[in-house]
Amino acid sequence: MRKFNMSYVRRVGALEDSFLGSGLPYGTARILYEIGLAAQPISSAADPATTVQEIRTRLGGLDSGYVSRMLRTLESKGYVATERDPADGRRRLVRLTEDGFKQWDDLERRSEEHARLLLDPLTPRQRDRLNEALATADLLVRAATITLERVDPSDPMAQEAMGRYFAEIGDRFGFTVGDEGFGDDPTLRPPNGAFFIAASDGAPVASGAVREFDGTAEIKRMWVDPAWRGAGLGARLLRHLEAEALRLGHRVVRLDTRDVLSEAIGMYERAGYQRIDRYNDNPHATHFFRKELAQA
Amino acid sequence: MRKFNMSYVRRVGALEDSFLGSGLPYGTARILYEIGLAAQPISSAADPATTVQEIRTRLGGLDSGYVSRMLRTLESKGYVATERDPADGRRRLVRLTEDGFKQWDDLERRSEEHARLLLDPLTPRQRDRLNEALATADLLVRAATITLERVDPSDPMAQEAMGRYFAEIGDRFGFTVGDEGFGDDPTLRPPNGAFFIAASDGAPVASGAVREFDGTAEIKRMWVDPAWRGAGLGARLLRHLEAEALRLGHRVVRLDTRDVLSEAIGMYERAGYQRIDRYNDNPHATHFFRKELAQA
DNA sequence: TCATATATCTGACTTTAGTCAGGTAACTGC
DNA sequence: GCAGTTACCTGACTAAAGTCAGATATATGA
Repeated sequence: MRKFNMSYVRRVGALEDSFLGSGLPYGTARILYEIGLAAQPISSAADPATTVQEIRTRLGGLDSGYVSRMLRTLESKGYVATERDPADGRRRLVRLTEDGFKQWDDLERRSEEHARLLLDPLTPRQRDRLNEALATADLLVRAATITLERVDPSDPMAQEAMGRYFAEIGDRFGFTVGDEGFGDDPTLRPPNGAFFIAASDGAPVASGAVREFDGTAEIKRMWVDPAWRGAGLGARLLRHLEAEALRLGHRVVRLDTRDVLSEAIGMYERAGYQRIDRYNDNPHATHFFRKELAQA
Repeated sequence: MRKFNMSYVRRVGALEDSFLGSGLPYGTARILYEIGLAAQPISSAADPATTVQEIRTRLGGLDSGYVSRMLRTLESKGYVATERDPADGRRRLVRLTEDGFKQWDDLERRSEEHARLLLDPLTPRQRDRLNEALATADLLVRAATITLERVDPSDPMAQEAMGRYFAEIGDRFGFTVGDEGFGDDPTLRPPNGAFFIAASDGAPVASGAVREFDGTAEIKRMWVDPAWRGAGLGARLLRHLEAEALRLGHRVVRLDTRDVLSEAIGMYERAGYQRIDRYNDNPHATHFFRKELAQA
């Protein structure tokens, strides 16, 4: 890995330096790029404007003054426009101007061109192999750098995760859950419960919670972003939740799920969960599991 | 690829920032590392000392003043020692001191540790997949960034390549070639010939030449570093040599090789070469080939 | 032997990248 | 409605990274 870093950065990293070539220093170009990305209709939420904060967290917690200054630069060059967020006057909405989009496309084009040039000497087969290798490496590195954090269930990230969780359940099972129905379950908070979020680049990609139920621990709200399934994230989260259950003083964990979620059921079984009889009155659940935790 | 760069650098690139953690700024640490690398008995030529120039080219053509200053810093910290090169008084030999080696090992250790930490959340199987993917990507990127250049046969790189070529032939076929026997073949020079070197990180990894022989073009000195075989480098070099033959006004290329070199023979056949009768009196050759070049 | 080229060094300079310590206006919870 | 937070901004600062224009000593070719 280290070897790869050295050699890759020396070759291709220098390439990304041409990230500039646009007359913009690297940091500034990065911000421009990030603003443009947010406007791209890739994710479901394709709002052409972002907040300053969003940019900061997506770029890994840059200093607010630093970002502010760079935004000022971009603004003075006419690449971005800012305005007060009507929803919260402290925030500023940032969006690319027409010129900014031109710059953004330019960055893309230049970068594309550079990649093409680099790959030119390779045969098509080699190129395919390289792309595949990079895609694999990317997924795994992303998976490895996911952070697991306990948050309050009312935290915006938690809300987003639960929103998607319920939306998906609704989609798959043909019912809708009231928008506000999951907002504030106090059992998922300390001292007797906990809610965890797995985040990548500041966006939630998985969630899960433990709470007390009927004298044992119960796992709730297990959800993994569809794009991230199969990366071992669920199992990792599960281990984390079990450790938390142990910490909360429980020796037994139970959970319910639904027959249609066969991947989840497989995961629970692989993790040592045993099928048991119905232990609650959840109308959506069809399968019930239980596991005895080993002492740490 | 661009996607990978963005995401990888954001995660792991920041990792390599800890390349410092040693109190040395990144640039300086890079130089220390490079000097240490040169001393490592990885390559056949494991001279504990390098020249300033070597460092500069290996790091991609840094400014000489910049490097000089960093060397001064390293020297003042007691990590490197320099001396006049007895072979050429303009040059300076640079080597790590004992303390310098300690620092170098520290960098290695720290970097290793960091990689371990990063990979920790992955399952062993995932880790293996990642390593494999990175190794593949590394090889291909290296292959893609090789430079093909015409040099004079007396150029040190050319000399090194031919030296290894003859050494290998000698090894494999049980005879030795006089050290000075290949030094100066004027037929491999313009106007009627050309010698090409494929280099990676300033080290020759493949060589090949065209010359005129008996009214047609002849390819000579085809050699690919054993570590690089199978990466399509030979075929690429061959295409290049054919283009050069064409440029020199030839329509036909011939070459000889030896039965034991089955990979080479396969490559020539795949490239459209046809077996012909002996056309010269090279005692080491057993196979003879010919190809008619298409107009560009 | 002399003109020219090469390898390195020194000094003066610029641009990036980033940190830190406040400041201001807007929101939030009690 | 007010204390405390939050989101963003400004100014002052630093260190790193790199560029450029000579200077110096050594080698090389005619």
